Amino acid sequence: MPVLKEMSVAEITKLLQEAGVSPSIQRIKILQFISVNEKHSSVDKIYQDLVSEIPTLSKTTVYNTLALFVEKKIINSITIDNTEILYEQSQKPHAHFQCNVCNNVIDIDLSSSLYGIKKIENHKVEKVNIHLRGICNECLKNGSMK
Amino acid sequence: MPVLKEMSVAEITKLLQEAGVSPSIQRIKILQFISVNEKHSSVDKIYQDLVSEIPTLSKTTVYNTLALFVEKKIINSITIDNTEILYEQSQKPHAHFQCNVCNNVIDIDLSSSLYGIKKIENHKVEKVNIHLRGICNECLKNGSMK
DNA sequence: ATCATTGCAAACACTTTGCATACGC
DNA sequence: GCGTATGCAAAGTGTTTGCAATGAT
Repeated sequence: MPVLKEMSVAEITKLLQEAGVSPSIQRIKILQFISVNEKHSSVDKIYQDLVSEIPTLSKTTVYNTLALFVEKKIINSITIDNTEILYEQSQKPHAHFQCNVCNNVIDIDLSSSLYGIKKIENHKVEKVNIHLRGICNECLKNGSMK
Repeated sequence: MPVLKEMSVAEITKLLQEAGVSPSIQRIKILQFISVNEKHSSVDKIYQDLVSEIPTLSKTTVYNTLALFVEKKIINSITIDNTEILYEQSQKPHAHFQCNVCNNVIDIDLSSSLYGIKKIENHKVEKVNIHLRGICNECLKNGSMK
């Protein structure tokens, strides 16, 4: 799991090949953008930045490439609240556990040092969001692995 | 911050009035659904459940009502990964801090008990997602409060 | 009569799909 | 030449907006 930090084209090419991904110019540039320019990259940022260099680039390719990279474990997707879909009652902060099999969301009580935290590394914390994924108790018992 | 647990229509009505929200039948039913039927409710679940009872109900009203409830702090919105927008390099798990002012996402290193956790309350943990929101260091200094 | 609430229809933003074209060994 | 990669256009999904109809006081 190499850390991508201002890697050269040669290094990125090698990394892609080792992951079993053929190193097209689109793939190299997209991975380079993520590793060098932006630690947190959106599809649109990547597209807007690279389309001047590769005028025929399409967003479809960006989507395809990112999905491929996630599948090959070259990058992770992270969840930041974009459009909000789920709602719950006001209650004390807690973690949400979502099962990969049944998709149910289960509240998890935690007494982590995160809770009630007001300040971290000089940033003012207003909301803590913790989201766990995995396989829930019930589904483990049923042996219904995805 | 009352906990809504199988509240009666009368209790919900009172709660809405205390929050300065006039208690229409739509609002009562939506809040009742969240409090009684579903701890984690999506717009669609709410709509599908209530449209049989209130045939003229529209999704717009569900959206409007939920936004109003969040604004009035009657409910919280929670973030579960829906469509993935941001991507980052593979690296050790960490928390993400997103600033309410500049929207930048900043990595937060934490040595919480959550990290490296493999099992919690008998659920198998495959992915830990922690998302903090607030105002970042830089924006606090600039005094550019939203 | 007035003001708030509702809800249809259209617009929107983001993502995925279908398929034809282009590329690389 | 054949299999893979790319990318346009269209469709799909979830949410928001504009505005007219309805409801309450």
